[in-house]
Amino acid sequence: MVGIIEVAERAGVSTATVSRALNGKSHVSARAREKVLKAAQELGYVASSSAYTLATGRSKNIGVVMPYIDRWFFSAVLDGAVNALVNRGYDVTLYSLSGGPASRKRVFEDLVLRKRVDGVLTVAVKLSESELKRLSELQKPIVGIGGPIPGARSISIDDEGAGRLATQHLISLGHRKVGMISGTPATEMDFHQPYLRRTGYQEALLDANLDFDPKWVAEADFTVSGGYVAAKQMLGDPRNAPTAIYCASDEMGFGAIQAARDLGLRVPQDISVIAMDGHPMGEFYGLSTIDQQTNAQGARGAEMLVDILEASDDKLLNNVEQLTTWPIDLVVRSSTARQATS
Amino acid sequence: MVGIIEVAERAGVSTATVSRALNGKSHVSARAREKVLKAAQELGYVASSSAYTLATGRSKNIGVVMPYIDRWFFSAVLDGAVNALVNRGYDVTLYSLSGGPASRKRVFEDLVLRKRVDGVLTVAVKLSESELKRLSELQKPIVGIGGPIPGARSISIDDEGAGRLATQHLISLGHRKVGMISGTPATEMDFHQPYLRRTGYQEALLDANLDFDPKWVAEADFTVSGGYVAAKQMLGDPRNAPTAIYCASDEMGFGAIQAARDLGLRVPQDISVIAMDGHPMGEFYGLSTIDQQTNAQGARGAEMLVDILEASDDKLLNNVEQLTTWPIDLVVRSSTARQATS
DNA sequence: GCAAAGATTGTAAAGCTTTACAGTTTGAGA
DNA sequence: TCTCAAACTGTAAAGCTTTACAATCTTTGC
Repeated sequence: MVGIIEVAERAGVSTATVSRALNGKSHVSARAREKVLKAAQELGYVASSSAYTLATGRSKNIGVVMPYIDRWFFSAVLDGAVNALVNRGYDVTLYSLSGGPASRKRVFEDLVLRKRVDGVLTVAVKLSESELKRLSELQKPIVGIGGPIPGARSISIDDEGAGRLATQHLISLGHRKVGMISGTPATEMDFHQPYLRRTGYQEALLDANLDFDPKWVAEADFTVSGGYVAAKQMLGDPRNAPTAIYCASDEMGFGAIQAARDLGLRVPQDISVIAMDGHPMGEFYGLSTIDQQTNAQGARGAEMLVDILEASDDKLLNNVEQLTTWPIDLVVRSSTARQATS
Repeated sequence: MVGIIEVAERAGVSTATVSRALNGKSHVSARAREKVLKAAQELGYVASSSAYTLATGRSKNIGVVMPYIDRWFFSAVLDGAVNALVNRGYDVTLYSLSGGPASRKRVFEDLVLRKRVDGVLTVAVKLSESELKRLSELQKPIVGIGGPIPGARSISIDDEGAGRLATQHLISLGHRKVGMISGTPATEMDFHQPYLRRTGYQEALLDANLDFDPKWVAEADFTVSGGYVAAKQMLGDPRNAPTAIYCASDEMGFGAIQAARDLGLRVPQDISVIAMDGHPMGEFYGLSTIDQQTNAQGARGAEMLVDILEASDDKLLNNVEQLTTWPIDLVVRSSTARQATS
């Protein structure tokens, strides 16, 4: 195995000079630098990352912690983060929390104590007191996506505002009977997105002085078929069906559209559907939605983390709580329209 | 920072004994082991992974290399692999190849030379000669998912057989005019899955002595809307439309079903659609498919890799080329039916 | 009770890099 | 030509663990 010593010998300099030259530090003459670069190139030398980490205390590796990997939202955030980080020269080590609390504990112990990562990016994960304490004791910066994190930077959309905006869109189209398909308690993530979205929905109804019928709020599990079942139930009642529905996720929106069709209702002529997230299949199904640019959120979170890491220590201490509210876009497609005058 | 020395002092033994006790090695008395465990627990000690790696040459870290992260197939494989690996005590570092050839080169240099990973799991990635050479020089085992890898173990479904099976299913239902929506050249992955699936389709037609009309093969980009456009074109021709379609991905199948409906064709009464992969939304849309258990493939690939790593060196040398053909399941749902007698 | 084998323990080296510090070279100005 | 500062270079320590080898203790068979 070729190490720094071989490179130093070949270049006719000391290992210190090799290290300095390869890391782009100053205090190396142009001639020495060139010789080192040439020798390293010829030998195909790359510094061992474990020795580098041991010597410097930096691993050039970011831990990304998320509750799920194979759900669209999370894989999109991950994709954005990985691409941003590779550009900045960082690796990504992935930790899933789907293994339950024991595995969760192990993740945090390992992550932090073994000095595997320079920083942590969490996605829709609320850290416990002790987890936060551990991380801050060891000076590992954190950036959170999907909700505020005490004492750290984070990015989150205004879920309540999103629920309100979606509902207002429906109201502005003349709808007076507006339903919602929200999450079940089991789908409440760490930051209660489903709850917040529903709160926004109710506020919008209140602001517009509209009736609120508990039958118009259904719970579903964020899947297409969950949305289908809930929507069919709600729309199938001939006595009191809403004319518009807001779904707390695009997948549920797909299901709702299908349910409406199966009931013989035309979308959007008979029933309007709006959902949220910005799922790539939304365009195909013509689903109006609140887009939250998931991929870009991941990229931005990663950038923030690296900025903290590479800032001077002054700034690092400045790593106070700070919540960036991520902008959302109302994307109006063909699933929402003015209510038919009846 | 608490290191092994602090633990040794607290337990009243040497660092060697601490190391042996914590790593479950033999040659440690029960009493010593207990003292060490207690001290480590009290101090919250976890060994530094970089020092561990430097000393042992093992990183307990697997590199997963894939061309995309946010597409369903890949995130499902990844999820399976991450869960399997965490159970075996390995971390996962994720490398995306979507950054182009320069970034690809850097990935492999870093991956291997910096000794970041103990082994590599590739998903639908064909390694070049030199990449393979590099990995084998450094004794880094590889396992590939999605196609054969010379000199290494790999897992792959029989794409040709899958295409044949799907087509035979349609033929067995009495269909005589069977179309296919295949991939565009741009979607040809490293192992030519779209091409192989189409070959299987054509063979099945040949075996059954059925006509093959080039108009019945369309190309699409593996997305829902791509499948929609292709299917609408094919089914819209009143002179010569097929009565059944095989789509090379479930997403395209969703699009095809929608296209049929928009043309006023009933699925499956007027037109049968079968696709493949096993996308979770397939059940909802009632899409018949060839399921390839994506998640389990990722898990199995990871297991194979760890088995190689933890086997004796004898067996490691045994790491010859070996292609595991992954079983596929025909899942018949409501999108395929016997052709209406005309 | 003693010798020998076996189990346990400790010392110190190895693993590879970065970097503080000390030493050397170079060049400019006097 | 000489002095001094600035730029460069090298030596060696530090970073933390594992493990070979040597040393010590325990146990067993006679």
